[in-house]
Amino acid sequence: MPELPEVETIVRGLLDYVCGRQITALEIRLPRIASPSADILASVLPGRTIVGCHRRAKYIVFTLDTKDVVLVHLRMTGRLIYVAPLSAGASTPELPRYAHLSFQLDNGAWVHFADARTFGRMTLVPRDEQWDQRLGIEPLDTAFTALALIEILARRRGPIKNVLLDQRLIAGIGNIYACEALWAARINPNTPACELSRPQIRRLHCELQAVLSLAIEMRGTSARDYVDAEGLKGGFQNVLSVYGKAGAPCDRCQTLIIRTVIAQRGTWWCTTCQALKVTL
DNA sequence: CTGAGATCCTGGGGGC
DNA sequence: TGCCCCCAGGATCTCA
Repeated sequence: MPELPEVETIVRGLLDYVCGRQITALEIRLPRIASPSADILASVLPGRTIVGCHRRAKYIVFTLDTKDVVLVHLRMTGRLIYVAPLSAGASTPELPRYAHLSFQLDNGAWVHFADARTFGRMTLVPRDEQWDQRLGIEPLDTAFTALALIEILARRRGPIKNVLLDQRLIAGIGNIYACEALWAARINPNTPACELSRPQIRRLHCELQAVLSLAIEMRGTSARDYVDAEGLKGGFQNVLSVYGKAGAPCDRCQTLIIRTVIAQRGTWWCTTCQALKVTL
């Protein structure tokens, strides 16, 4: 599932290929993945030049020459697939599976938006529209300090796991990195957020940034479907401590990792290292 | 405001 | 081998 590190990896891989390129063609095969509508995308995108590409939360953000913005959210199984221009005489490659929307660049390259489960969306946002107002702070931004996290968690009575997944509070963390950071910080995922001690919150802040930074360095986690824009898998699945590891011994204490459901999500954790009520 | 639950989707894995 | 069932889960909406 593409979370912050996976989206960041995709953007870094795509940046040099798309920036400065004009969109010469657009093919929409599954209209409902286009927002606000396939017709609007089809009338605006062709002829536009992509002048920027960056990440915000789990969104890939393309900026057009008109200052309009195209957002891509991959949800669970979405992929952006870059296909380089054909060399002379080469035969046209097959369309990638589940390529519901594709656009061509002025050098002949294609970018395909493929998604088996069709939860992903491509959205056109008019210039100057504050589309990210509802999104919380970026966890790797310098503004995200331990003090900022303390303020975010104060008065939140729900489980810390839920708070970490709430994009309106902190943007970009998904199930994998929430589980991993909580294990690294030795915090029980059920702990009411407002009951965490200052030292626990400082640890969580530190481990969130460490886990996300390392995951970016390792080009993301390919737990199931994720690959980057060039089809390469990430490396972080090889160093996961708890996510998806029910029954495996904890790296720290050998207690068997368990899986429970919190916030309607599978949650993996160590009942010894992450015992409730332990405050340090 | 906060929190909880339903909803959207379908490939793939497990069980028989 | 084949079929059925259920799981994976991010954002958004509704409701208490």
